[in-house]
Amino acid sequence: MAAPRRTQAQRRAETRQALLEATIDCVVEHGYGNVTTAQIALRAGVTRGAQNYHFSAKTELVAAALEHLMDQLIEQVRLDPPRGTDTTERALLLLDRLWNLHDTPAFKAATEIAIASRTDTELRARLAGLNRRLIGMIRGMLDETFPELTGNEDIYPIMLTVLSAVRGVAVVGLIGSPESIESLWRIVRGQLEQLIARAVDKAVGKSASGSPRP
Amino acid sequence: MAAPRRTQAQRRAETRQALLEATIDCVVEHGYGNVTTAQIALRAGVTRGAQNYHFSAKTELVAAALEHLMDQLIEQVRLDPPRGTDTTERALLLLDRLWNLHDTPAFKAATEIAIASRTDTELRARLAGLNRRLIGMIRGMLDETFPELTGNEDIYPIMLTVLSAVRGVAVVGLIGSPESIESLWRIVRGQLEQLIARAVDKAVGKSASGSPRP
DNA sequence: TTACATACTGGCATGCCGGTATGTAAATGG
DNA sequence: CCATTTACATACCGGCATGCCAGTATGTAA
Repeated sequence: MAAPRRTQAQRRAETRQALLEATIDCVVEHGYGNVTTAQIALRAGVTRGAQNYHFSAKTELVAAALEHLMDQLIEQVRLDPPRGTDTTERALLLLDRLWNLHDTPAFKAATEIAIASRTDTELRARLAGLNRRLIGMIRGMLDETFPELTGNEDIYPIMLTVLSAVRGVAVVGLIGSPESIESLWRIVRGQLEQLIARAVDKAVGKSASGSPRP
Repeated sequence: MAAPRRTQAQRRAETRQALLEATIDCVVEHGYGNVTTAQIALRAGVTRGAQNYHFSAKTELVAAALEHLMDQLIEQVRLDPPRGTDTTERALLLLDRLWNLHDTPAFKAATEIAIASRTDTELRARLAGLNRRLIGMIRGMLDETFPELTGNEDIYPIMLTVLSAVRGVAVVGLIGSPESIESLWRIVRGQLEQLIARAVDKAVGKSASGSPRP
């Protein structure tokens, strides 16, 4: 119970982080439209005064929270890239990882905020760069994961299509039951798997990987 | 300026419809989170009293509006099914129609409301049946449009995948610029086209339709 | 014409939300 | 040890969305 004698930088960092994470939690739980600054402060264990000291407006807080969240996700993904000798195998690993990323509370929060940004100019401005960063990150991960495909421009359309499909399923997942989403994803995944396998076969030449015809 | 001497049923129907359509418009324009009942009433040319008489709560109004909207869309789709002798041709026509449906203000509104329903139990309950109705409608349209494929269960996975991808693109379209979405759709569409063409070829036997090899 | 039901009006009142203003404690630096 | 800055607490204000209600008009039935 003794005062831990934190340094100023520590105090600052800790309360800010608590606020950012509480913001995400509240958005996930109550939805962006229903969330209030008071709820966030309460959940963060911080008074509204402190909250306002660090983030003078709600928009600022929410935007910062989303950026913080995305930083976490990117870091988390960077730390262990998909491994495997077979190109198709790595691609499917990546597919599952992509889905897992979308099947997360974080995605719920991100979607809510993104939707809200449609009619909130401030939010929109701050989020504009995020999407660019995101696809840049994915591209980077692709190039890194598939060095043998460098320079092959055919894989980006595939990537975008797969990403779109995953997002589509994930969006339904926001409001559907977990079971129905699970089954939907299994179906869609089957199709995407074929799509990817075909593309990989075509890209690397039909010998090195893929399904050998009996 | 003389009172048109409307019957009660007419009065009722007209104000209700005005309210429902105004609701959609307002949601599209301001976003679900920012829309107020006063705005809606104003836009509908109806007083808040009348509004409250017909729809005692905001939730009820919004849910009814979305149902009304979907009825319109379904009707609109039913009225002219895609025509063409070639199976693939009809499928691609259907694909484009599906996209056009998602590239519409109505879809913006529907998405906003659906997202909102995630954390609003009342809304959620009322919208639960809508998704079932929607995919049921699409299935019906498929069976109707492709009588030659009746009984072929392979096409539903394709349908769900295509639908997911379209939704994914459409969701990005909510916050992206029209140009970027247009280009994204062109890319994804190319992939889906291949997916569909392959599936159709496989389903009907490679002779009747599809790409004749020179 | 009378009696009733349905549709609509306008305004009030409560609650709550976001932002601000002012006061207090904790850390830093001399 | 004191002064200053940084970090946080408490109390408050203006505003506004929502739902409700008492009254009015318009259509309908007896």
